[in-house]
Amino acid sequence: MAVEAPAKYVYDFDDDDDNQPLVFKRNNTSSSKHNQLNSEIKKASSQRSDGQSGRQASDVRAPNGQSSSAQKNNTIPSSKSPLVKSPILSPKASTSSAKASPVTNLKASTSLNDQSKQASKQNISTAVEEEKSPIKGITETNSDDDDDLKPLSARLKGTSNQSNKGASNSHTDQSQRLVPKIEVKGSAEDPDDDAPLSARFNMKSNTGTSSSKPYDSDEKKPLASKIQQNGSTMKDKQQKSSMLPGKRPLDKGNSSYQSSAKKPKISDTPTTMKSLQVMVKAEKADEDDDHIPIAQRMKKSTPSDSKTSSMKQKATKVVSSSFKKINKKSKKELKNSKYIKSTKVLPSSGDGQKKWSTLVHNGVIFPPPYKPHGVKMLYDGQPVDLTPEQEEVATMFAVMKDTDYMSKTQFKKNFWEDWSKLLGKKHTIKKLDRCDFSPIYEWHLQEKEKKKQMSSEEKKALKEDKLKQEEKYMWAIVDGVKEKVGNFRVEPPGLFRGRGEHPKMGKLKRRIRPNDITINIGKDAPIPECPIPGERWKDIKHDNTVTWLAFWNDPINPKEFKYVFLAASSSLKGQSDKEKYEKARMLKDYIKNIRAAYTKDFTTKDVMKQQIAVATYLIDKLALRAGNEKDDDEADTVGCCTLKVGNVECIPPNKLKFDFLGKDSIQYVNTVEVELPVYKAIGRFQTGKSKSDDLFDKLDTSKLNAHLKELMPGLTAKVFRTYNASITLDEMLNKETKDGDVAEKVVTYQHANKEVAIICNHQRSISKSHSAQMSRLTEKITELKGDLKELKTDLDRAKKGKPPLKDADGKRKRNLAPEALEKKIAQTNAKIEKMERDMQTKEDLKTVALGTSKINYLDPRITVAWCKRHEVPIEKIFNKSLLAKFAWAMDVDPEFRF
DNA sequence: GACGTGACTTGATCACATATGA
DNA sequence: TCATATGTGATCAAGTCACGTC
Repeated sequence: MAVEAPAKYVYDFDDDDDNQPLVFKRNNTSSSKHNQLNSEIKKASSQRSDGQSGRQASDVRAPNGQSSSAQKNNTIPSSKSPLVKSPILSPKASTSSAKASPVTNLKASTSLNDQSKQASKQNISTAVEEEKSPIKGITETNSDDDDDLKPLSARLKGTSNQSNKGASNSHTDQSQRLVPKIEVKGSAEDPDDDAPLSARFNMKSNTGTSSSKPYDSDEKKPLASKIQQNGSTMKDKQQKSSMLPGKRPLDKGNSSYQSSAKKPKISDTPTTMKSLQVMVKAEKADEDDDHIPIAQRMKKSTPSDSKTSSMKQKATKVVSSSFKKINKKSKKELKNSKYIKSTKVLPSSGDGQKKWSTLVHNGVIFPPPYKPHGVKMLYDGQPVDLTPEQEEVATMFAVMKDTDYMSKTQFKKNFWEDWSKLLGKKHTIKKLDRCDFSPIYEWHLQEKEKKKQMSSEEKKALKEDKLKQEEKYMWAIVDGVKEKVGNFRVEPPGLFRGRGEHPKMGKLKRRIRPNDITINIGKDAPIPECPIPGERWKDIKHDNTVTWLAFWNDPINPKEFKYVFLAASSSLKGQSDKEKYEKARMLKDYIKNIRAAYTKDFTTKDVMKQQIAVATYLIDKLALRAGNEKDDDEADTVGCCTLKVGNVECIPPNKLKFDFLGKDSIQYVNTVEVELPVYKAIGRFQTGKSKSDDLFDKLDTSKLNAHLKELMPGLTAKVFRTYNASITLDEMLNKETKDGDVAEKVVTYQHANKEVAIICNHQRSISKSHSAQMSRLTEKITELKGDLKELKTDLDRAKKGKPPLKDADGKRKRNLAPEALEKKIAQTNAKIEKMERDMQTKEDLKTVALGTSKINYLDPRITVAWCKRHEVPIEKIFNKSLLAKFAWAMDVDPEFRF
């Protein structure tokens, strides 16, 4: 290979661098354990009017046919199941597929729900009454008259500004961020006391382009709206360092089946789902009644497929009690059907509680071994020989040429430390800055191009081949139900891409091998065949109190783990999702008292109590994360409890400016007006400290969460984020949805979604082509406006009986009637309007990520119910995977409110 | 109570697929 | 038909929080 001068891709890295009890106390909160919480949640939810507490998705199916509900009563379906639509389909979709129109479905659903509505309402009031005064020591006051119960709404005014990520973002970018403004709502009465801060603030962008025009005029916006084992040399070392830490296995004495008689010979191990079925059946047959999956026992308590909708509703309501009623009939049913689909909600989810009874899966799939390409990199301009191991790591580095990591000294330092170990002391390569990886990078580009140039048939064949190889790893059978596995692929080796200024970025993430991996599987299930001949799993466990199928120690941080879990659409995940939202809904009943209590503590003499009060206030009002302590070998980011003095600036008379790096090193910049006692308290916490000192020096997340649990069972800091996000969506949708077509309603939804994303500070980097796209749109609009002008002239002339003027090229235009011209003008106007609206949306959302909140914070029942009420096809809001993830929420009552 | 471990959720980003428009 | 925009799923890093141990 020709030697090139190392002109461009050369590194200059030098490896030489080297008082009183808490007011909130409750009677019996000494142990607010999960069980207690679960029962509280169940109680609360059963008292609410969602019309589906504890309910599983009926026969609502995700379009991919993979949601667990879709598998109900099925034998194991093929992964290529036909798409089946949800019952709240778009009219378009339903006309092609079903007899009943979606409207019909909606209506039916509504009337059905209407029946239960009244009862539900009664239930709500009962629930509220029962839960109204959960906090001991807080006297119920007339909320409307008590300023304390309106900690912010009545007194705040401010501007906030959430800025862009990391130091890499320009100041300009920051100034262009959406900047919510928080304002006072003047009303003395505050019927929205349950609402989050945002519901009462007026958050506006301080940049003209950022605020969406259609909404700016609305002063009554809800909350948001206003605010290796890599070769033998490392083997021993790694085995030592990756020894399984003292886990809490259920069956300690039986941890390793690797050498036990139970381990089948490789040839005996089932490798297809078909064989999995057989094994599950065998497993089931051996079980006595107690071991029948509760999900299946539940199955028996709900009528079969032929049940009417109303029966489904009834079944829904008795789900929790049905957990207890295990009846023999279910066992019979179980035996009679191959794979009885569980109802959507699994029985237990508390820590240490049984999560499954039988679990069968095929383990994990490993990335293919490294194939050396033989392209020689250059050292001092000369090609150098590398072993395949050395070349592999060099290639990992070379392909990152175009990334920001290449400008980071830490990245290169860490890479060199690890790579030089692989090279050995006698290797020609002594310094990274004399290396030229260009040839490998060029090779990489060529490979990419080759791949791109493949015909669609070739691509398809490759895809099918991959699917064939992976098929058996994609599914697990949990309590007899086929469920999708999430991340069944073992992470390939690479260079660690820590975010922000992560001290370990660039370190080699070595290849994970079978003996790094611990498998968790049902006791009677066959142990998955190790896919690499001659190797074996590290350990086999049968722990049914956890949901992971496999784990290995993170090679970058060996004390941490990488888990293989079921996919988001699985029943287990759905169950915990639902519990999360129920907990957040429960907070709604407590929030008034919690706010009153922390407001009183702003001025208490006990500094720790003061700090707890102020921190809770910030978490509630600004949706800050809790902020756990971090080690030195992690990126230097903070949350509420770990805020430094220098992260908060007091701006008289009562504004606070927050500026810190949060999760993922995303910058949070926000100036907000706060209540005077909060402002003063922050000032006191800062006094006598340096900028790098902890603002809340008497506080950490465990103290804070322990305190929160005294206020509400199961309450932790993160519940506030879910609560604020969901209630904001609920209120905005309710207030802002107007009559109009579906497109307009979808815009309303997006707007609400955007406000939530702003509250949660969900950012995304501006797309590289953003400015080009904007200029293109501007050009088009200008062009259309020109056309419009011409059309108007032509219309004037046509009305006077004159022919149209010639066009820009001097050609004669068609002589059109005034009516035709008027029609054209209207069409052009509509086009311009649409383009301007698109442009506005694009600008508004250029740094806001909507997806995260939709996936993690917004109770899907709010969305589904809203879609039902306003006849918006759910597919307009949820994509295929969200439909599968939220299958449990699809049969919600249209009148559901968060 | 501090600390470490373990299990889970949350989150930004990237590559690829699909839609859209010239 | 091709180029570009947009949507989607996968990936894996980085959080939260419960619990065990000392």
